[in-house]
Amino acid sequence: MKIVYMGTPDFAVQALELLYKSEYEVVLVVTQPDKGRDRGKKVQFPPVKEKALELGLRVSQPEKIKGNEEFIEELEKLKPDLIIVAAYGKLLPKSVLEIPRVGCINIHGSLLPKYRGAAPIHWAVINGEQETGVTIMHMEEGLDCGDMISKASTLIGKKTTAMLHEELSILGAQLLLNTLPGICDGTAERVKQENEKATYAPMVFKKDGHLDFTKSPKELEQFIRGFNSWPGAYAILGEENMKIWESYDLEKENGSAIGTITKVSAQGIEVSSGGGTLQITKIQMPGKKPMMVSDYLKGNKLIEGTLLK
RNA sequence: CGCGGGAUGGAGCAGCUGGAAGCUCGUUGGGCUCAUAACCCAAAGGUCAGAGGUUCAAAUCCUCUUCCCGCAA
Repeated sequence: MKIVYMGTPDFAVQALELLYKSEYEVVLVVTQPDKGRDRGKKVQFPPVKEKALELGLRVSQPEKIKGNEEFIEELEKLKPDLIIVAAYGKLLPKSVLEIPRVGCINIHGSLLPKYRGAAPIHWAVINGEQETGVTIMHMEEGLDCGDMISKASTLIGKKTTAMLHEELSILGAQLLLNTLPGICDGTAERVKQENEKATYAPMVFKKDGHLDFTKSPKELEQFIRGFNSWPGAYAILGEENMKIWESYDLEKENGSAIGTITKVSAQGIEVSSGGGTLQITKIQMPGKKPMMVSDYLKGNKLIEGTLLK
């Protein structure tokens, strides 16, 4: 089996590595172009490129695919049996989807048809879902709408997006390897997605992390967990951005104005929010590392009554 | 060479207009107490990131290096 692997971030690294160790032959790794300078220094390679180079695999980084005749020809010449896509970052045109003999399959970080799109894990956490998972599916034109082949799920509980990212990348890689034999010999089942149940999980950006304290403590806690570790939730304290890494819903009434710091202790910072009290326990100030509030207070002061915006 | 913050005892910080290294917390020992994460007393613990330079004297000024982080991408 000749396989072309397409993926970009950390989420896609695990599957590449497992594939490499398996009996399948990875003939080409396609990933996004290198990013701009990292804090003014060196260029950053996408994680998948790093891994591919380490494994000695051929890497291709087309700027765009649609209409890129040169790249599509290159793919056709390889005559891959299968293309596997994991968080590549761009939609593939029909001309590419039709190249491999067996087809194109995708590892997606949600239990489809829920959370189609770029940030399925983030939104599952933010929305307070009980569980999430990975789905292996056939690719069709359109966003994450192809027939499903297999799924694996996990409980969310109090896990952060970062934790689920790692967990699901491993789960997805294992599921892929378990599912591949059936895909190759055509015995794998195909289940149509119930389109009317589909939801969309758009990309999240740094500016989306600004906390809105009119929301309930429960929603805020989920939001903060969903934005951990990237892009990070934050509130504005004075003139500075205070990034918030961990919080709890105290399930306690709070009569103060929304956003007011009502109590400061080694346990955390209590903030009045929609219908209750949120306790912030781990924060990060600009230029500093993330730290527990108890550590922050050893050398800094926080006055009760201050307003977070 | 995108902009900027930072590196000081275990932790978080102050000191940085140069002249004997400090605060809060923690740790250890002791005391008080029915008791305590509370209080009181005492002690240990730092080559001030590294390398050069200026100076009678550098954590503090100048140069270079390494590492951490925020913003922008």
